[in-house]
Amino acid sequence: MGRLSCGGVQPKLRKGLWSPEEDEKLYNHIIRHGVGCWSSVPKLAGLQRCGKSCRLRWINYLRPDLKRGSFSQQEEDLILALHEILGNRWSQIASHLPGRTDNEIKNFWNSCLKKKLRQRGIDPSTHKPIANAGAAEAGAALPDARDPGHKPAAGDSDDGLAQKQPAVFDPFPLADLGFDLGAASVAALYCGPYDDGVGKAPPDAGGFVADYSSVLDVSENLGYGESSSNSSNWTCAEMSSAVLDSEVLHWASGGGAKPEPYTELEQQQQHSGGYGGGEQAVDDDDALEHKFSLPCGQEQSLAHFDFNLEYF
DNA sequence: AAATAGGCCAACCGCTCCTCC
DNA sequence: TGGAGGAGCGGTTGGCCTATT
Repeated sequence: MGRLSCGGVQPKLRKGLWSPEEDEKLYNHIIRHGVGCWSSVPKLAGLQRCGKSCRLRWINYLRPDLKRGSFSQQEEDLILALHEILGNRWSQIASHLPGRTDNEIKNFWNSCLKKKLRQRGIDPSTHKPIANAGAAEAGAALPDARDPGHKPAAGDSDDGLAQKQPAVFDPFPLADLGFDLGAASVAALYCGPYDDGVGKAPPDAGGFVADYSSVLDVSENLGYGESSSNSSNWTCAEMSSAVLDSEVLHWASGGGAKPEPYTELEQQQQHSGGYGGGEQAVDDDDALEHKFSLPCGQEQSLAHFDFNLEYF
Protein backbone atom coordinates (compact mmCIF):
# COMPACT_ATOMS: atom_id res chain seq x y z
CA MET A 1 0.00 0.00 0.00
CA GLY A 2 3.03 2.10 0.05
CA ARG A 3 2.32 3.43 3.47
CA LEU A 4 5.25 5.09 5.07
CA SER A 5 6.90 3.15 7.77
CA CYS A 6 6.75 4.60 11.22
CA GLY A 7 10.32 5.66 11.00
CA GLY A 8 9.60 7.76 7.99
CA VAL A 9 6.65 9.57 9.41
CA GLN A 10 8.35 11.13 12.39
CA PRO A 11 12.04 11.61 11.88
CA LYS A 12 12.62 12.20 15.57
CA LEU A 13 11.70 8.64 16.44
CA ARG A 14 14.45 6.45 17.75
CA LYS A 15 15.46 3.25 16.06
CA GLY A 16 17.72 0.40 16.86
CA LEU A 17 18.33 -1.37 20.08
CA TRP A 18 16.28 -0.52 23.11
CA SER A 19 17.93 1.01 26.13
CA PRO A 20 17.09 -0.24 29.62
CA GLU A 21 15.34 3.03 30.30
CA GLU A 22 13.11 2.61 27.29
CA ASP A 23 12.34 -0.94 28.28
CA GLU A 24 11.45 0.20 31.72
CA LYS A 25 9.16 2.91 30.47
CA LEU A 26 7.36 0.59 28.12
CA TYR A 27 7.11 -2.19 30.64
CA ASN A 28 5.83 0.05 33.41
CA HIS A 29 3.33 1.66 31.11
CA ILE A 30 1.84 -1.61 29.95
CA ILE A 31 1.85 -3.08 33.43
CA ARG A 32 -0.04 -0.14 34.73
CA HIS A 33 -2.32 0.76 31.87
CA GLY A 34 -2.40 -2.19 29.54
CA VAL A 35 -1.73 -1.92 25.85
CA GLY A 36 -4.80 -0.29 24.43
CA CYS A 37 -3.83 1.28 21.15
CA TRP A 38 -0.25 0.61 20.18
CA SER A 39 0.04 3.82 18.26
CA SER A 40 -0.65 5.77 21.42
CA VAL A 41 1.61 3.72 23.67
CA PRO A 42 4.85 5.56 22.85
CA LYS A 43 3.32 8.90 23.58
CA LEU A 44 1.71 7.77 26.80
CA ALA A 45 4.81 5.95 27.92
CA GLY A 46 7.07 8.84 27.05
CA LEU A 47 9.01 7.00 24.37
CA GLN A 48 10.51 8.28 21.16
CA ARG A 49 9.49 5.15 19.35
CA CYS A 50 6.75 4.24 16.96
CA GLY A 51 3.93 2.07 18.22
CA LYS A 52 5.02 -0.70 15.97
CA SER A 53 8.41 -0.78 17.55
CA CYS A 54 6.87 -0.79 21.01
CA ARG A 55 4.61 -3.64 20.09
CA LEU A 56 7.48 -5.68 18.76
CA ARG A 57 9.58 -5.00 21.81
CA TRP A 58 6.79 -6.04 24.10
CA ILE A 59 5.94 -9.18 22.20
CA ASN A 60 9.45 -10.37 21.63
CA TYR A 61 11.16 -9.33 24.80
CA LEU A 62 9.18 -7.74 27.60
CA ARG A 63 6.13 -9.92 27.77
CA PRO A 64 6.06 -11.64 31.14
CA ASP A 65 4.91 -14.95 29.75
CA LEU A 66 7.91 -15.38 27.53
CA LYS A 67 9.93 -18.49 27.90
CA ARG A 68 13.64 -18.00 27.66
CA GLY A 69 16.47 -20.28 26.93
CA SER A 70 17.20 -22.87 24.34
CA PHE A 71 14.58 -24.90 22.59
CA SER A 72 13.94 -28.33 24.00
CA GLN A 73 13.94 -31.40 21.84
CA GLN A 74 10.17 -31.54 22.15
CA GLU A 75 9.82 -28.00 20.99
CA GLU A 76 12.18 -28.62 18.14
CA ASP A 77 10.23 -31.66 17.05
CA LEU A 78 7.00 -29.76 17.27
CA ILE A 79 8.35 -26.92 15.19
CA LEU A 80 9.50 -29.34 12.55
CA ALA A 81 6.14 -31.04 12.47
CA LEU A 82 4.19 -27.82 12.39
CA HIS A 83 6.40 -26.33 9.73
CA GLU A 84 5.72 -29.17 7.40
CA ILE A 85 2.04 -28.46 7.68
CA LEU A 86 1.96 -24.72 8.10
CA GLY A 87 5.04 -23.66 6.23
CA ASN A 88 6.50 -20.32 7.20
CA ARG A 89 3.46 -19.26 9.18
CA TRP A 90 5.54 -18.49 12.17
CA SER A 91 2.83 -16.89 14.20
CA GLN A 92 0.67 -19.98 13.85
CA ILE A 93 3.57 -22.20 14.76
CA ALA A 94 4.32 -19.96 17.71
CA SER A 95 0.76 -20.32 18.91
CA HIS A 96 1.52 -23.99 19.54
CA LEU A 97 4.59 -23.20 21.59
CA PRO A 98 3.59 -21.19 24.62
CA GLY A 99 6.15 -18.67 25.64
CA ARG A 100 7.87 -18.65 22.29
CA THR A 101 7.54 -15.83 19.81
CA ASP A 102 7.21 -16.09 16.08
CA ASN A 103 10.42 -14.14 15.72
CA GLU A 104 12.24 -16.50 18.01
CA ILE A 105 11.00 -19.55 16.16
CA LYS A 106 11.76 -17.98 12.83
CA ASN A 107 15.31 -17.24 13.90
CA PHE A 108 15.69 -20.72 15.30
CA TRP A 109 14.46 -22.20 12.07
CA ASN A 110 16.65 -20.09 9.84
CA SER A 111 19.78 -20.42 11.90
CA CYS A 112 19.55 -23.97 13.12
CA LEU A 113 16.74 -26.22 12.02
CA LYS A 114 17.16 -25.64 8.32
CA LYS A 115 20.77 -26.59 8.57
CA LYS A 116 19.95 -29.65 10.61
CA LEU A 117 17.43 -30.88 8.09
CA ARG A 118 19.83 -30.44 5.24
CA GLN A 119 22.44 -32.37 7.14
CA ARG A 120 19.95 -35.17 7.48
CA GLY A 121 19.28 -35.09 3.79
CA ILE A 122 15.89 -33.47 4.13
CA ASP A 123 14.75 -30.49 2.14
CA PRO A 124 13.68 -27.84 4.68
CA SER A 125 11.06 -26.40 2.40
CA THR A 126 9.36 -29.64 1.48
CA HIS A 127 10.40 -31.84 4.41
CA LYS A 128 11.02 -34.55 1.87
CA PRO A 129 14.28 -36.41 1.46
CA ILE A 130 16.56 -34.67 -0.94
CA ALA A 131 16.70 -36.70 -4.14
CA ASN A 132 20.39 -36.10 -4.39
CA ALA A 133 22.11 -39.27 -3.28
CA GLY A 134 25.17 -37.39 -2.18
CA ALA A 135 23.08 -35.34 0.16
CA ALA A 136 21.55 -38.45 1.60
CA GLU A 137 24.98 -39.84 2.17
CA ALA A 138 26.01 -36.63 3.82
CA GLY A 139 22.99 -36.84 6.05
CA ALA A 140 23.75 -40.38 7.00
CA ALA A 141 27.29 -39.51 7.82
CA LEU A 142 26.30 -36.82 10.23
CA PRO A 143 25.10 -37.42 13.75
CA ASP A 144 21.39 -37.63 14.16
CA ALA A 145 19.81 -35.71 16.95
CA ARG A 146 17.32 -38.51 17.39
CA ASP A 147 19.96 -41.08 17.71
CA PRO A 148 19.76 -42.30 21.30
CA GLY A 149 23.48 -41.96 21.53
CA HIS A 150 23.47 -38.45 20.23
CA LYS A 151 23.86 -35.52 22.54
CA PRO A 152 20.56 -34.17 23.78
CA ALA A 153 18.95 -31.01 22.54
CA ALA A 154 20.60 -28.69 24.98
CA GLY A 155 23.89 -28.93 23.24
CA ASP A 156 22.45 -29.66 19.92
CA SER A 157 19.67 -27.21 19.41
CA ASP A 158 21.61 -25.23 19.71
CA ASP A 159 24.84 -24.22 21.30
CA GLY A 160 24.52 -20.72 20.10
CA LEU A 161 21.00 -20.30 21.29
CA ALA A 162 21.66 -21.89 24.58
CA GLN A 163 24.68 -19.89 25.46
CA LYS A 164 23.37 -16.43 24.84
CA GLN A 165 21.44 -14.76 27.56
CA PRO A 166 19.92 -11.32 27.74
CA ALA A 167 22.71 -9.00 28.61
CA VAL A 168 21.13 -6.20 30.54
CA PHE A 169 17.44 -5.76 30.74
CA ASP A 170 15.76 -8.97 31.59
CA PRO A 171 12.39 -8.44 33.18
CA PHE A 172 11.40 -12.08 33.26
CA PRO A 173 14.29 -14.36 32.63
CA LEU A 174 12.88 -17.82 32.69
CA ALA A 175 15.03 -20.63 33.85
CA ASP A 176 14.98 -23.71 31.77
CA LEU A 177 11.79 -25.41 32.69
CA GLY A 178 12.71 -28.61 31.02
CA PHE A 179 9.77 -27.68 28.92
CA ASP A 180 7.74 -30.70 28.18
CA LEU A 181 4.91 -30.62 25.75
CA GLY A 182 4.12 -34.14 26.67
CA ALA A 183 6.32 -36.70 25.11
CA ALA A 184 3.47 -38.84 23.99
CA SER A 185 1.85 -35.96 22.14
CA VAL A 186 5.00 -34.98 20.39
CA ALA A 187 5.94 -38.51 19.60
CA ALA A 188 2.55 -39.09 18.12
CA LEU A 189 3.25 -36.39 15.62
CA TYR A 190 6.03 -38.41 14.18
CA CYS A 191 5.56 -42.07 14.59
CA GLY A 192 2.69 -42.77 16.86
CA PRO A 193 2.92 -43.45 20.56
CA TYR A 194 6.21 -44.19 22.11
CA ASP A 195 7.19 -44.31 25.69
CA ASP A 196 9.22 -41.21 26.10
CA GLY A 197 12.31 -42.58 24.52
CA VAL A 198 12.89 -44.90 27.41
CA GLY A 199 11.37 -47.90 25.83
CA LYS A 200 10.72 -47.56 22.14
CA ALA A 201 13.37 -45.49 20.49
CA PRO A 202 12.44 -42.13 18.98
CA PRO A 203 12.02 -42.02 15.25
CA ASP A 204 15.06 -41.59 13.11
CA ALA A 205 15.37 -39.11 10.33
CA GLY A 206 12.84 -41.04 8.33
CA GLY A 207 10.25 -40.03 10.81
CA PHE A 208 10.19 -36.55 9.43
CA VAL A 209 8.29 -37.57 6.41
CA ALA A 210 5.68 -39.43 8.36
CA ASP A 211 2.04 -38.48 8.51
CA TYR A 212 1.56 -35.41 10.69
CA SER A 213 -2.12 -35.19 10.20
CA SER A 214 -2.75 -35.01 13.88
CA VAL A 215 -0.47 -32.14 14.54
CA LEU A 216 -3.04 -29.43 14.34
CA ASP A 217 -5.01 -31.02 17.08
CA VAL A 218 -2.17 -30.93 19.46
CA SER A 219 -2.75 -27.45 20.68
CA GLU A 220 -6.28 -28.25 21.69
CA ASN A 221 -5.27 -31.47 23.31
CA LEU A 222 -2.66 -29.69 25.29
CA GLY A 223 -4.85 -26.79 26.10
CA TYR A 224 -2.92 -24.12 24.26
CA GLY A 225 -5.43 -21.49 23.53
CA GLU A 226 -3.71 -18.33 22.58
CA SER A 227 -0.98 -17.47 20.24
CA SER A 228 1.93 -16.08 22.09
CA SER A 229 1.57 -13.06 19.92
CA ASN A 230 -1.98 -12.56 20.99
CA SER A 231 -0.87 -12.09 24.50
CA SER A 232 0.08 -8.61 23.55
CA ASN A 233 -3.55 -7.72 23.78
CA TRP A 234 -3.69 -8.11 27.50
CA THR A 235 -5.87 -5.69 29.26
CA CYS A 236 -4.78 -3.88 32.32
CA ALA A 237 -6.88 -6.18 34.44
CA GLU A 238 -5.34 -9.24 32.90
CA MET A 239 -1.93 -7.83 33.47
CA SER A 240 -2.79 -7.13 37.02
CA SER A 241 -3.85 -10.64 37.78
CA ALA A 242 -1.15 -12.28 35.75
CA VAL A 243 1.75 -10.10 36.69
CA LEU A 244 1.12 -7.94 39.67
CA ASP A 245 -0.14 -10.79 41.78
CA SER A 246 2.75 -12.97 40.88
CA GLU A 247 6.03 -13.60 42.52
CA VAL A 248 7.44 -10.79 40.49
CA LEU A 249 5.44 -8.28 42.40
CA HIS A 250 6.52 -9.69 45.71
CA TRP A 251 10.05 -9.36 44.65
CA ALA A 252 9.62 -5.97 43.08
CA SER A 253 7.88 -4.77 46.15
CA GLY A 254 10.94 -5.38 48.20
CA GLY A 255 10.08 -8.86 49.39
CA GLY A 256 12.47 -10.45 47.01
CA ALA A 257 16.13 -10.28 46.29
CA LYS A 258 18.03 -7.09 46.55
CA PRO A 259 19.65 -5.68 43.47
CA GLU A 260 23.19 -6.61 42.80
CA PRO A 261 25.85 -3.94 43.05
CA TYR A 262 25.79 -1.46 40.26
CA THR A 263 29.21 -2.49 39.09
CA GLU A 264 27.92 -5.80 37.93
CA LEU A 265 25.24 -4.10 35.94
CA GLU A 266 27.81 -1.89 34.36
CA GLN A 267 29.78 -4.91 33.35
CA GLN A 268 26.77 -6.37 31.70
CA GLN A 269 26.01 -3.16 29.91
CA GLN A 270 29.53 -3.00 28.64
CA HIS A 271 29.25 -6.53 27.50
CA SER A 272 26.05 -5.87 25.63
CA GLY A 273 27.48 -2.96 23.78
CA GLY A 274 24.11 -2.21 22.31
CA TYR A 275 22.69 0.04 24.90
CA GLY A 276 23.43 3.64 25.08
CA GLY A 277 24.96 3.51 28.50
CA GLY A 278 22.23 5.49 30.11
CA GLU A 279 22.05 5.60 33.84
CA GLN A 280 20.29 2.77 35.49
CA ALA A 281 17.39 3.70 37.65
CA VAL A 282 18.01 2.46 41.14
CA ASP A 283 15.32 4.12 43.06
CA ASP A 284 14.32 2.48 46.27
CA ASP A 285 11.10 4.42 46.27
CA ASP A 286 9.92 2.84 43.12
CA ALA A 287 9.56 -0.85 43.68
CA LEU A 288 9.14 -1.74 40.06
CA GLU A 289 12.40 -0.17 39.14
CA HIS A 290 14.34 -2.66 41.20
CA LYS A 291 13.54 -5.26 38.71
CA PHE A 292 15.41 -3.52 35.96
CA SER A 293 18.67 -3.49 37.72
CA LEU A 294 18.74 -7.10 38.71
CA PRO A 295 21.14 -9.37 36.99
CA CYS A 296 19.72 -12.34 35.23
CA GLY A 297 21.12 -15.00 37.48
CA GLN A 298 19.46 -13.61 40.52
CA GLU A 299 16.10 -13.29 38.89
CA GLN A 300 16.17 -16.81 37.66
CA SER A 301 15.71 -18.07 41.14
CA LEU A 302 12.34 -16.46 41.27
CA ALA A 303 9.16 -18.15 40.31
CA HIS A 304 8.19 -16.45 37.09
CA PHE A 305 6.34 -19.37 35.75
CA ASP A 306 2.93 -18.49 37.04
CA PHE A 307 2.02 -17.10 33.68
CA ASN A 308 2.54 -20.35 31.94
CA LEU A 309 1.17 -22.76 34.45
CA GLU A 310 -2.11 -22.96 32.66
CA TYR A 311 -0.38 -24.54 29.74
CA PHE A 312 0.97 -27.50 31.57
C1' DA B 1 47.50 -10.50 18.90
C1' DA B 2 45.06 -9.22 14.96
C1' DA B 3 42.14 -10.21 11.12
C1' DT B 4 38.52 -12.67 9.18
C1' DA B 5 34.45 -15.56 8.79
C1' DG B 6 30.36 -17.31 10.34
C1' DG B 7 26.48 -17.65 13.55
C1' DC B 8 22.97 -15.67 16.11
C1' DC B 9 19.45 -12.53 17.20
C1' DA B 10 17.04 -8.09 17.78
C1' DA B 11 14.74 -5.06 15.18
C1' DC B 12 13.27 -2.86 10.92
C1' DC B 13 10.64 -2.86 6.56
C1' DG B 14 6.95 -3.53 3.60
C1' DC B 15 3.02 -5.78 2.85
C1' DT B 16 -1.63 -7.75 3.97
C1' DC B 17 -5.42 -8.22 6.97
C1' DC B 18 -8.83 -6.40 10.00
C1' DT B 19 -11.80 -3.04 12.04
C1' DC B 20 -14.19 1.09 12.22
C1' DC B 21 -16.59 4.92 10.35
C1' DT C 1 -19.38 -0.02 0.17
C1' DG C 2 -15.11 1.92 0.28
C1' DG C 3 -11.46 4.34 2.49
C1' DA C 4 -8.43 5.16 6.42
C1' DG C 5 -5.84 3.70 10.06
C1' DG C 6 -4.15 0.22 13.22
C1' DA C 7 -2.48 -4.42 13.96
C1' DG C 8 -0.14 -8.40 12.58
C1' DC C 9 2.92 -11.15 9.77
C1' DG C 10 6.99 -12.77 7.29
C1' DG C 11 11.28 -11.49 5.09
C1' DT C 12 15.39 -9.23 5.63
C1' DT C 13 19.21 -6.78 7.57
C1' DG C 14 22.66 -4.88 10.70
C1' DG C 15 25.46 -5.52 14.48
C1' DC C 16 27.48 -8.10 18.08
C1' DC C 17 29.87 -12.20 19.57
C1' DT C 18 32.64 -16.20 19.05
C1' DA C 19 35.59 -19.31 16.66
C1' DT C 20 39.10 -19.89 13.50
C1' DT C 21 43.17 -18.71 10.88
